Amino acid sequence: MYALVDCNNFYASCERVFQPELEGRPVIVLSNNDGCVVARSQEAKDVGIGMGEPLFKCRERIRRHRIAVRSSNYALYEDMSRRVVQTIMRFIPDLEIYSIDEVFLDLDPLAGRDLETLCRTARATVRRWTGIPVSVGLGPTRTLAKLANRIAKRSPDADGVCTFPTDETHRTRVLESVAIEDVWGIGRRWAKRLHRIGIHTALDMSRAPATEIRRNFNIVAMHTALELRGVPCGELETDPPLRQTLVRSRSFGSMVSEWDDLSEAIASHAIRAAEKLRHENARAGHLTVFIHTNRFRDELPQYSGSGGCELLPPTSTTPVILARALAIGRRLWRAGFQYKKAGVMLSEITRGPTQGGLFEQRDERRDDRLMNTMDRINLKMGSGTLRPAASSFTPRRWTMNQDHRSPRFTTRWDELPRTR
DNA sequence: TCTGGGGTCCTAGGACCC
DNA sequence: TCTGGGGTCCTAGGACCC
Repeated sequence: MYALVDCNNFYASCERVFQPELEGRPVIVLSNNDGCVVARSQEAKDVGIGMGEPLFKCRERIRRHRIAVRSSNYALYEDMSRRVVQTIMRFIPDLEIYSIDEVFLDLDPLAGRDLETLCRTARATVRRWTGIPVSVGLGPTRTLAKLANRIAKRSPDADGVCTFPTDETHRTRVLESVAIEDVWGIGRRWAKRLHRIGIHTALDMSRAPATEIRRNFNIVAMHTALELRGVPCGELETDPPLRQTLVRSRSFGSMVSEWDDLSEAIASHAIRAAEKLRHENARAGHLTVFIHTNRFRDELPQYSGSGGCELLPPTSTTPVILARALAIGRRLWRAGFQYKKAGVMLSEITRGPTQGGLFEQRDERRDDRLMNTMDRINLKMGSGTLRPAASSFTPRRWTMNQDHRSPRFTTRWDELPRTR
């Protein structure tokens, strides 16, 4: 038996925890650069604000419905997410962190207990300790736990927790009521193709012959079909595997043309990517840099380029990654274009002992000590206190717009919430 | 004027090996 | 007329997820 705990309207709920005046009001949270809507409170959904909608297309509705607008505040959301997980762990320790606002729980070690009651207790405790409302769905597979979670969210009788029904009639009725495009793992493209072969609901999918799904789609879709039938495919990942890629990229606040500006953006991404890599105690064996112009401005000349290099030996040393990233970026840059975005990707990520480079001259242990010292100073004195001068120290054209960010209530001493 | 960022997995096809 | 069998590795592209 699995459970899925999903935070309701997570980013909007985080904003409300420390700004209770937002309670009952429609709230939306924007993507980086204040471009699109990425989270909505229930009230905002009710007045028709769509997921992913560009901000400039909903200005009028924002004014009309007095919608509260916030820039994304990941320092806050990540910290709140961590608190939610810690709380759940007190009740159900075997869990997989699936995303910033979802965890899967393995309930088998708790067999014999009243699982739904346990989940209700966990849910109430999360609300009390963190202020975040969550919904819980229980089921024999992760796909069915996801479905049960949907019901937990929508049906008032469920009161936030729902177990996928076991009796045949009820089970059939539920599966029949779920459109195929609402099943976890079925996106728009596949839904279209499934409709064409007569599969319209979760029930249809659960009854389709697995071999046919395998032949027409792939093994992932077949697993979905089996899971809808109650056959689990795949285990929970309770200790997370090493990531494969680490990307840092941003659209610019406004477009830039000059290499001096572009290089600062690339530098800042390289620095932050290396920092994150060290935080995870890992090294990367490959580096990719990419830049591109504004794809929405088709009247402007378009260009995009990417290039990479091996990092041998694998490294997390900022000066190494930074110098390589800038060298690649300089080769990619062409005069006469207005760039909108740049990014850095680290891959071939490893942990533990690494194969050294035969001709490598650097003293890696010295590098590690230096990075360690820099990270400790930044942890103590604040992120970015000590950093390479290649990134800028003042806002520039390329730095992102964030006009509505709330204080980082839980991670900055100078932004702690105050009573009024 | 204004349009996000960060991930994973699978498959097909080509190059290459013995 | 008929042209082996069994592999690996890499890449690009296409899905999907939050």
